Amino acid sequence: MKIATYNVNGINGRLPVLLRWLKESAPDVACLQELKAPHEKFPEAQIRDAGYEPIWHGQKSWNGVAILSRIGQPEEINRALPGDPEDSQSRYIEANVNGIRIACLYLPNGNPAPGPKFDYKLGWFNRLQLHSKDLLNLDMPVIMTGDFNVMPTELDVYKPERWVKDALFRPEVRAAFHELAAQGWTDAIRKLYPGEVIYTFFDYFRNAYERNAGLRIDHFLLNKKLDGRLLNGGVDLYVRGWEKTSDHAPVWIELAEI
DNA sequence: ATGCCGTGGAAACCACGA
Repeated sequence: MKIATYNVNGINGRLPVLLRWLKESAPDVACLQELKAPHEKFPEAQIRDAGYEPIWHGQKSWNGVAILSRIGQPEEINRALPGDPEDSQSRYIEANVNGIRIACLYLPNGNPAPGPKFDYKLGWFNRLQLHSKDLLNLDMPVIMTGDFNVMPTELDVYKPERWVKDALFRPEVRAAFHELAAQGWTDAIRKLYPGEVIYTFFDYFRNAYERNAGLRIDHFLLNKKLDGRLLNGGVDLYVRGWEKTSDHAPVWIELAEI
C-alpha cells in the first residue's frame, strides 16, 4: 500500500501536474494540501476519471485539504482539527481508508514570528498534540501526514543558521514537533534515511531546486502498529523539476499488507 | 538578507505562502 502527501499549491492551477504525477507515481492514497479552491471548485470529475475517490474540505483562496483513494472510498471521520470551533481555516481532514486511520493536515506557516500568525500556529500545534493522543488510543494503524511547516532538525534545512528566527524553525516549533513525535509516533522518512539530507520543499526563486536549497517540512508520522510494516519511502523530486509545478515535491511511503 | 516567484481573487493590485 503506497500512501503519498503532496502540497499542490492550488489544485486547479496544478491539475495537469497532479494528474500526471498520480499516473506516474500511482499512490493508493494521496493526501493533498493547499487546494486553494472552495468546495464547489474541486475538480472532482477529473480526479474520479483518474481512478480516485476523493473527500475534501475546500476554502476560497487559501488552505484546503483532500484525501484521494483508489482502494475504496475514504470514510470521513473529521473535517476539522478538534479543539476550536472558531477556527475557520480548512487545514485538516481525517478518514478511515482500507483499515488505516489517515489524518491529512496543513499546519499553519506562522510567519511573521512573533505575532498573531505565530500564536495561531502554536495554538494549532497544541490542538494537534491533544488530538493525536486520542488517535494513539485507537486500536488500529494510524498515519498523520501532510505539510507540517516544521523542519525537525538542522539536517532538514539547507542553511540552518538563516532559519533560526523563522516560524518554521524556531526552537518552540521544533520542540512542539519533537513533543508530538515523543507521544509514540515514528517519523517514517527519517527512520528510513537516518542522517541523510532529504528535502521536500524548494522555493520558486533563487533557483532553489537547482541548488538543492531545500527544506524537509512534509512528513509521515506513524503509530506503533505500523512500525513493522514500513517497507520503503521517498520524495518524488523529479516532479519539482516539471513546468508549472508546486514548490513542494510529493512524498510517499509503502506499507506491507497485513 | 531579501517574497526576487506563483496562485487566487478582485481589480489591473493585493494577500499570502515558507
